[in-house]
Amino acid sequence: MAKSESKTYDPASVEKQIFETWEKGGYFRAEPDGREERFCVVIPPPNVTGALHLGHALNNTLQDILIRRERMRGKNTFWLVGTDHAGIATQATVEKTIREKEGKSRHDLGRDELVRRIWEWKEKFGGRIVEQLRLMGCSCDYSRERFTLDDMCAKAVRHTFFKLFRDGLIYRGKRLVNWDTQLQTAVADDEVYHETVKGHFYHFKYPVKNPQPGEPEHLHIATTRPETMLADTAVAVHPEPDAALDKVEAELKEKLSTSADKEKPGIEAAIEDLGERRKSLLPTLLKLRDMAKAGRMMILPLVDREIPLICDTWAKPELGSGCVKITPAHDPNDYEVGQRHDLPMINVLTEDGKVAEIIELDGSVNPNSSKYAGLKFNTAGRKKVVEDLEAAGLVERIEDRLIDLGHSDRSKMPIEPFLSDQWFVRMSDLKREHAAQIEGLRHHASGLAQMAVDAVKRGDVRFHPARYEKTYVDWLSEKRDWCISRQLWWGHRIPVWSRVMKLSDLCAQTGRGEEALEHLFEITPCDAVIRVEEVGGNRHWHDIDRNPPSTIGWQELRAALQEGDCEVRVLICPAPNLEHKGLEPNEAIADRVQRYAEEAGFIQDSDVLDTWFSSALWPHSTLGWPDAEAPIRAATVRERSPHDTEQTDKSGRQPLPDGRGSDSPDGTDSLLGYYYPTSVLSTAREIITLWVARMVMTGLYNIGDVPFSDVVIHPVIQDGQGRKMSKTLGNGVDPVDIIHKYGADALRFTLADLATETQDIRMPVQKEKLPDGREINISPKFEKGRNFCNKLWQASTGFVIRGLDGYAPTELDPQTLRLEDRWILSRMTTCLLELEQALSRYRFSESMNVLYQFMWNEYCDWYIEMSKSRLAGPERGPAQQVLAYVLDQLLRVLHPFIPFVTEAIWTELNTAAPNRGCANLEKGEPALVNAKWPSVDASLRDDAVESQMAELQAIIKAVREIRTIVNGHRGKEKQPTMRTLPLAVVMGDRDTSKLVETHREFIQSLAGCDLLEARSKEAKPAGALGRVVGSTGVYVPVADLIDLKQVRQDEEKKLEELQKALGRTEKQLGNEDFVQRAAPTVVEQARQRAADLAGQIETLEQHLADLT
RNA sequence: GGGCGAUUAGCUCAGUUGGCUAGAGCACCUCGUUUACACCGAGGGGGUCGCAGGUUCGAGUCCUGCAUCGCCCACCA
Repeated sequence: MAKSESKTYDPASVEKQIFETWEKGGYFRAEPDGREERFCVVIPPPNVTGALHLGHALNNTLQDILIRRERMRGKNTFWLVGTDHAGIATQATVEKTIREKEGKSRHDLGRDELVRRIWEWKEKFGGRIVEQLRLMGCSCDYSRERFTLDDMCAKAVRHTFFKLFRDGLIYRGKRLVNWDTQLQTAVADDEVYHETVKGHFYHFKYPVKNPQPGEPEHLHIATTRPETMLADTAVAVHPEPDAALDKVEAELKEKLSTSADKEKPGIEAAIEDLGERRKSLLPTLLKLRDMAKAGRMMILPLVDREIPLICDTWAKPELGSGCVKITPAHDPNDYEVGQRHDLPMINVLTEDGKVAEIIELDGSVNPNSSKYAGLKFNTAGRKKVVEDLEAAGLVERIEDRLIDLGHSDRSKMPIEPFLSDQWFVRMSDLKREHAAQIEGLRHHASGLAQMAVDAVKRGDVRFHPARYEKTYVDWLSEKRDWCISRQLWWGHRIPVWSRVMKLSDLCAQTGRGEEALEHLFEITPCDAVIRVEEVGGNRHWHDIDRNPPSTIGWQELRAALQEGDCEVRVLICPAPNLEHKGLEPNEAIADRVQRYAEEAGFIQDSDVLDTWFSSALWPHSTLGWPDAEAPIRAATVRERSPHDTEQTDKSGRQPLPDGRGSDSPDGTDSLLGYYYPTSVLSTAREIITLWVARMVMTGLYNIGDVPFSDVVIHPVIQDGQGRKMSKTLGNGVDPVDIIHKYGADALRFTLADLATETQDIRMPVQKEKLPDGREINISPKFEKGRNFCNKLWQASTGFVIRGLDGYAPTELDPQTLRLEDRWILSRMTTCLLELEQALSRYRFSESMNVLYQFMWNEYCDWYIEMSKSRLAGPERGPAQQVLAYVLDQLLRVLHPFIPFVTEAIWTELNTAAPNRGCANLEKGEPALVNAKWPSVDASLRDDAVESQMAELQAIIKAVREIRTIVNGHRGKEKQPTMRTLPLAVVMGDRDTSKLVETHREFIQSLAGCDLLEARSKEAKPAGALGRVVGSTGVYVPVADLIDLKQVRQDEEKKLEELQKALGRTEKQLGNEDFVQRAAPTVVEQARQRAADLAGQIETLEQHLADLT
């Protein structure tokens, strides 16, 4: 084997071909087969517009490690892969391309055309990220790829929406949302980030209408958004300002007593300020309170609207002037106030972010409206309002102020709170009788959020690390309703049709009137859910709350009509895919309802659902719900129309109303029945709330069981400065670049190695220029992975496999093997045990450490080195066999982490040594991907062997250390350095002498000495450097090799350190409390340590004596 | 404002129920191309574990406070 043959491991030359072999072999294909043991992971679907980034690479590495290991452990494994349609991001990407290339907006194209273009784009580019998963070696079942907008997911979305709507858990409301004026859509709270910007704090005066003697002529209010004053409909003061001040003061004093010193001055100042307010402000506030109670009005400047002065606790007497303007349509808190006081809501903002024409309550256009309408809301509009107020002498002062302003994640524009029609999922607790009617609320949960909280608290879902449970529980416990509508075109369109009509007309439709409407109302509640809402009012009529359900609350509607006619909106949500027997064949009821609705002038809601709505269903929608049998049948639609209850299918069971197949009695041959609930969900902590919580919720609601038992939260990778990796900063590392430079295994190794339980990990980033001129970001971190793979490759192919000539394995009794054989088998066993421990707790980094240490520092550094001389001699057979066996086991356990290189080596090992083992020989499986995971044979562990080997290693290390000292000094003296020392003397007890005699050759070659003497109880050699390990001394006579005086300083320094250490230990042992209270083993360790140190000191003192 | 995390060698990080003469990889220094590997081998230097108290026989580890950095959530007339 000439040197020129050896070359480094070249990942590029093997990875592609190996991946093809795996796919051709169908190893990743999942199929329910009745095996009890199964393991399923659903991938967090990456954004279909996206490319793989390092976070994906990390997350998918971890998932693949789990999946590959379980596959090798003989479980039926399924890693479900797919992508997310990512509403806003995808639509924005395609819109941008079209705008740039064709100069057209989405409005120019129209809804259908834009959606078609996005699909086109998705087909063309959407596969990229899945291709990149293949490059990484991810063992997903690519034949079952899903997409959150595919037919399967759409079906699940329709079913879920219908159920929630039917159960009264989805409602449509006028609510304040975060409005993105650029994208003209509502964005979720989670999609809003806050940024501090420079702004102003404006103090205005509002005139009191007809002030009485002794009453103030003006009220003082302050705002950071002056333009919203156009929409004010009240001014509030606190109902009990004196009591409120008392309460605040009491709280401050309480805080003062417990707070830290540095906070005290601030609190004291606040208390003082309260006292000041009590004097200067309180009388006015009390007066205002009385005025409010008397129903006094204010005149809103500029628009001359009469608005009431009201009492509400939202007005804080300790803040500002104690009065607050109320703008229900443009501020979330004011909205609440408006609800409490039944205040009118006046909207002055257009969808595209301009001041709207101001429509007063009586429906008339405000005569002053034209001055402002059309101005940009928060810029020109604001300026004009302030100017006009100034002209009217109503501006008291304007302060500079930093304002923390919400911005849209997507457009980076400031968010405007905007009153609009939105759809919500009710997360809060329901009235008991309502909750009891809803079968989807399991375990007697009071509401959706509570149900998901309970599941985690019961331990049905466990977080790793456990601390993240708190994030989940805290967030869900707020039970904030979930806004699920988005003003986009790309996504699942809300399956509700509606029409506005007079209540009187609606009531008149029963039994006559428009034909289509008549048809519509013949539909039973099972076929569609019909809901009637008063336009502009708070009344609504919902069939779910009515009994019997089929009446759609007609009685109530008629009763309401008696009080006076009004405009109502009728909403229809057709039941999805109901194929009723007895109706026209081949026409799903959903389509029929839809047709009737459209004929009757009903229009489908134009919004689409929040992307997270379909993501929330991911673990069960992708497995086939609702078509497949769910493990818990009760979870399915429970209400049925009267005319199909008597029908039963062949199995004698009643058919399910959605006509799902019922071939398998227990449903376990469907993907859903077999794989749900899945096993582990691995994700980043930022979506614990957005995604994990909602999956648990919908899983329980739809299926009746949690979607997974364990949630693994991995750290976030930052750059070297602790910043997030991002496109704008240009500090992102592209995993594909890393694969090209270092190989997929190196990428995976390094990422797994970094995956500790911390919350962030940093990765220093470097620029590198490629030959083609492209500049990429790399990180030296990946060298560790590359080096490891290369080391494994070199050791395996370059040494072990090449050394297997004439391999002829026999059944070996481990007890009869040589020390080093038994040692490596013992160490291997320990390694396997530690690996199991680490992996069972999702400690990926620890797993890597265990494997790294064993492969490199034990197998390569010691076992392989010790086998070299044996391979040339009569000991060849057992050495080959143990080498091959340990490599076999090592490849198996390394495979989930670094699948390519291990598979490549495996093939070669199979050729050179088809049968492997120790006591039992087994044929190596053809493919490692599917090979058996090693089982631990605890009998191979041998403490006595390990301690003997440890002594041997210590002796060798001692000689090496001395050799380095000698060569160091010879180097300085320009004398030739020595590969081997002439003589080493080991002085120990009889066992040590025997050990040394037995392994003389090893010691000589590994330590590097020509002669080795084992002596006992004889005089220490003179003129020698020595090291003491345990009770054994190792001496090398060096007087002829170097001038001993040269080493004096080093040895003195060493002596000093040892003496210090001994001092500490002796002090500890001198402490009676320690000896009595500490664990006996700890005391024994200390004694041992003291003895060791004393021995070492004695030896060093002897050197120093030699020098004089 | 509430919650969570981090602070250990020049850099990036381990350090399980307190027992440590505090570890690893990279970088650094010395020596070495003996036939698996220079993406290597042997050896070495480098740390009062952010700061201050406390509990304990014993603290990197537990408690309290402080400082700095970061993340999440809420709110700000």
